[in-house]
Amino acid sequence: MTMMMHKPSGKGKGSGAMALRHAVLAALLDGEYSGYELAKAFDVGVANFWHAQPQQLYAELTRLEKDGLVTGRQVVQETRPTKRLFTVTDAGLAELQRFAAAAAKPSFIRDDLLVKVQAVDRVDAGPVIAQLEERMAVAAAKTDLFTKILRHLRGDLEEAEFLRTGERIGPYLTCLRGLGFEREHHDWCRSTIAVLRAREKTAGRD
Amino acid sequence: MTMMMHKPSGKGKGSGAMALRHAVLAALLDGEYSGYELAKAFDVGVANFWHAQPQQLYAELTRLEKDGLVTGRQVVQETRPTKRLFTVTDAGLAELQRFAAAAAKPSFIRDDLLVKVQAVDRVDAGPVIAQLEERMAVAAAKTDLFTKILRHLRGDLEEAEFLRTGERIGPYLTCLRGLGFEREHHDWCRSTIAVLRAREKTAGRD
DNA sequence: TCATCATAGTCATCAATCTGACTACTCATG
DNA sequence: CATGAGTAGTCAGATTGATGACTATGATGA
Repeated sequence: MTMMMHKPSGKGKGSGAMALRHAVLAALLDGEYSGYELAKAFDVGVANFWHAQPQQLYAELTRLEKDGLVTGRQVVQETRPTKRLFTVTDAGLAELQRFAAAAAKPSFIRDDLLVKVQAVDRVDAGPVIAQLEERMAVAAAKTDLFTKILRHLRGDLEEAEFLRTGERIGPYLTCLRGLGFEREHHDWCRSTIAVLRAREKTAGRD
Repeated sequence: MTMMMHKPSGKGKGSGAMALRHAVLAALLDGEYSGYELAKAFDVGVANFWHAQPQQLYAELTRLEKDGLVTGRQVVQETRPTKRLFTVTDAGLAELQRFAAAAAKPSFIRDDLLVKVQAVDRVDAGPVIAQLEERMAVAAAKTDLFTKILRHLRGDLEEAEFLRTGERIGPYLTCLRGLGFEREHHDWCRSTIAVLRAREKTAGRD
């Protein structure tokens, strides 16, 4: 029976998930960016919800322009190399709208360091503790950075007031998520280090 | 000059990151699992730090066995299909040790839903709110699940006591991270929904 | 002056992950 | 006795993401 055999997956490649694509579109809502500038944005604010290498961004911007979702505008500079600034088009906004309305796949942590902690009873705890400390420092730095970004985004207003009346709160809300994540991460690192340290001292005994 | 040209990247494929591989090894430390059982474990406990489809696990287990990092043991069952149970070998443990000592790459959130929230000022907020609600419910369910898993892992002991003297605390520590993550995620969803709802009511006014 | 950094970007390729479609057997349910 | 759910696993392929190597130029600094 089996009504169909070797049907070559009629899904098409223009409609599916295409992860980076929407992250770039969303980041580009804040203004005109060149690939280079966008790469830097992806290292600070946007990093709360996505991360990508510059090369990926350049490639994605090219594809987005080809599909008419962004437009590029050449800017010749005297002292620096010529750059191309990109803006989201109406089609791009429509695509983003479509994406926002579609079901999101569940999120999950995916972290090398957690894999190491999972195995910490059976491998040397020393290096794991060292990496937890490094991670804790990074998380502390990010917490500071996000706090500053939030302050900058809301300007003079108090948070509650800004969230009620601000014009662009999307970046603020995602940054809040980033802040919460880093704080939680930092706390977990601290208490995990404490646990592992305490056990190292009593190793051999018992 | 440029000392070297088109050198074909002497990195080799046996030594690099190979992400899934170590997650599987770490998960397999808890005992013998078949691919099928491991797939279920990856949907509950292990999901705190990694996620994978069953097909990926089968493929990875095959590779791991080929590389001598796990051994498979065929178990013929009367009533069910024959399965293969896998255990980590000494070489596997050594590999895990090597991995645990190597530098971890920084972790980051990568979440469709955050992309949507980033764009929420420019697209219809309705569907985004609906997805935040769904996500909040999932997070609440996971919080419950992790709380139960933690209780089960520590048995009769209190947490502090278990963390001091327990034999296998790796899974407990990663589960704590998962719990913190889900709680934080849940809270963020709740307050984000509240902000967006309040703004929807006053939309048009002002 | 020579080296390095910052800007701005391209190309090619590899590795990792995800998806859909299969096989095969048993058990319970209607 | 057909239907569907659960157990156990395989195969092929497409999509996504990450990496290394490269080209240019102007400014900064030892």
